[in-house]
Amino acid sequence: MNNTNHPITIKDIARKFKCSPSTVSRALSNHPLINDETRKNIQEYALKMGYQRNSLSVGLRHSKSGTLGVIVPTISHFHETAMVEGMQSVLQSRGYLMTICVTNESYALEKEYVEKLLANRVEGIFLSVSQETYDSGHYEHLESILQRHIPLIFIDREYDGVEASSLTVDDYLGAFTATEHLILRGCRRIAHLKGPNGLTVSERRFKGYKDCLVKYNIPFDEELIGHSNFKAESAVVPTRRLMSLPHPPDGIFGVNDYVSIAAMQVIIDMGFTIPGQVAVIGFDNSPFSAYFNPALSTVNRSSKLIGEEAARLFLRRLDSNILQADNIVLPPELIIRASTLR
Amino acid sequence: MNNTNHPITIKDIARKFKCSPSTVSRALSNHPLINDETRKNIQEYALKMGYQRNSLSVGLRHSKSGTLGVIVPTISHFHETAMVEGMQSVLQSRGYLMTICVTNESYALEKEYVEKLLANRVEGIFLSVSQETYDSGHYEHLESILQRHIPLIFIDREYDGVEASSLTVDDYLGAFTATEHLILRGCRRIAHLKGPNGLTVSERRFKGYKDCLVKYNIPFDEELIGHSNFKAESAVVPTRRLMSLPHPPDGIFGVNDYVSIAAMQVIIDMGFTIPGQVAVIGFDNSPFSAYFNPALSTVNRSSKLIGEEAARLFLRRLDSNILQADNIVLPPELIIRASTLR
DNA sequence: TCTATTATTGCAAACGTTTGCAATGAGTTT
DNA sequence: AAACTCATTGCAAACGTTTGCAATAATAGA
Repeated sequence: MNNTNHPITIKDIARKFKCSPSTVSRALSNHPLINDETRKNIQEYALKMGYQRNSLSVGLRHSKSGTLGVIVPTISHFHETAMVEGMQSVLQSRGYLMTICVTNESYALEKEYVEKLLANRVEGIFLSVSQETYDSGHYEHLESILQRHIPLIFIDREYDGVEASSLTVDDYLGAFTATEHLILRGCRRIAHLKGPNGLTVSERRFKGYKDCLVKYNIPFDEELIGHSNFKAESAVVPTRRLMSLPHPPDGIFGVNDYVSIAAMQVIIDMGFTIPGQVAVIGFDNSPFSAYFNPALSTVNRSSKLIGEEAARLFLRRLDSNILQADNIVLPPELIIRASTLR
Repeated sequence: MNNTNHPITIKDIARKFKCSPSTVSRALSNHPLINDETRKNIQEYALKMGYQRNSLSVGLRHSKSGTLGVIVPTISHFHETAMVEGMQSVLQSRGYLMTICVTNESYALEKEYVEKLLANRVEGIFLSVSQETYDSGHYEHLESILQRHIPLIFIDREYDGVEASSLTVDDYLGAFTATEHLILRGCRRIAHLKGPNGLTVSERRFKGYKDCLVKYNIPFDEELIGHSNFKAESAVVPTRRLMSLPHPPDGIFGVNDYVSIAAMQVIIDMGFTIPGQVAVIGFDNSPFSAYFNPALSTVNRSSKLIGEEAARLFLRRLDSNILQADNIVLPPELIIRASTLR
């Protein structure tokens, strides 16, 4: 081990062995045209001195960095972290590092991060498009990724105008199924705690909910829609309003599990029974959802699997050099627990 | 915009303006000794062509990468993600990217990631030491970080033998306070759902619990210790056992919120009342804990704040060039909710 | 007109690695 | 002994940028 702050380089080793850097480079990368003994000596010495090849240099040479970029609106929820864990579990063995960027739904930040990742010569980008980007209609920053022939993979949220691979879960179907489940359990007055207006995820689930009502000839009632921002707290007031209606709902579909548990708490506090008087179903199958009282029915979108599959999509893209976009939609899975068992 | 896959370089611009790369470089970095008009022309052109300086190249030149490394055992829990978000929120404005590595408590992976991050010339490393590393007693990989004069900041879990800054929450105190709270609420037979044996976090909380019992002259009873792996599911069987004892506990301190909610579910299912017959308190103040039924008392360790403070520690370290380690211990905060209100 | 000053630019090396090609030397063949 | 093959190594350029120093040109001063 050297104990300067300057890491040992290939040149240092070359000097030591009175050979050229090329030889050292080849010895270290097991080039066949190198003398076995030379190779052995060099490798041993390199190991002893704690040699580490400089990735920046290698990256510069090859215009590659061994790094992948992940851009997501947030990582504070179970869903995103599970996705990231899924990706890591697949990509770790291939030696990739992952750079994670949180946009907070901001277009400006998303653009900035894309540029920075490109400047860093990442070898692929996993992107969950921010809401502001949808709203702004801008996608030049995404095109510039494709122009450089860097694999772009949409996770969770895609951008229709852009020809890239994507891996999503069918939100619409999930919402439809959840609503249908409530109906089949006898609910006739079904409320929905919706996500932020305009956000694609919210709207898709909202549509799934509405279309399902139509299918079963249940009139849609604007009064039964509550507005949340995905956080538990934001569901409290809307739920209280819903349950204070002259005809309170007998079923509630929450846009995610956080919103749904907050709703359950309010409902119970107000003296209603779950699922007796009101059935509640959420979305995400968060790890806490099974331990509520009553346990929360929900829709599983196998977050970790999305991450794993996205990673595999990327690897396949690399190996086969296929440029054609691959759009995979995973089916959601209904998880039935006590909160709807009636 | 050029539409080749080869990004435009400083040389391309130089060719276009029939000047040297040096001039372009200086123009783009607002060097004072450059003609105003030249600068303007070059900057405009660069912008128009979507020029992006190659970070690898710059990094190579300066042996810096504009990237920070974060190594954590897992990111699947609220605590870790909130920390990461905290860091991002502080570091984003300074232009740093963050590379995140998940070790799964493996020493081998931790070592590998450290090496890779060093090879990538990260400018700082935030590390939450893996359990295997503690057990193995190895810390050469950590020393090699310091040797290179790269700021190393322990988050959440530090390693005593290594002279580096750290930012932790006082687990012992948190556990002590939680236990004390139960005692003050009249609990006399207090069980503890412990984390994995040998894991520092588990043992510290365990010790806080035990020492508190001693202080209040409550005999420690091995029988009242249940074993979990931090996950909700793992608490089910131990809790069932506890509540089936001839003298079941009248208070339970769970090593984290997941474990505690699972315990609550079991307790309620078995027909006990919370907090009437059993009071329950958790640890972490996870976002779902407030919405349980009853709402879970817990210990807040302001995860996001840890991340923010860790980031600021890093920045201070950079600005002042102080090498002396800075060990900050944040106080935990008792959050009292319905599950212990009796 | 000649020198001194200033403003602007270019040269070239450096960061650490990789790699096509040429060069070396030893051994083999005829 | 000459020509050849083969194994091993070195040379040098390249990746894209930065920067100390030298060079140039233009301007001012004497």
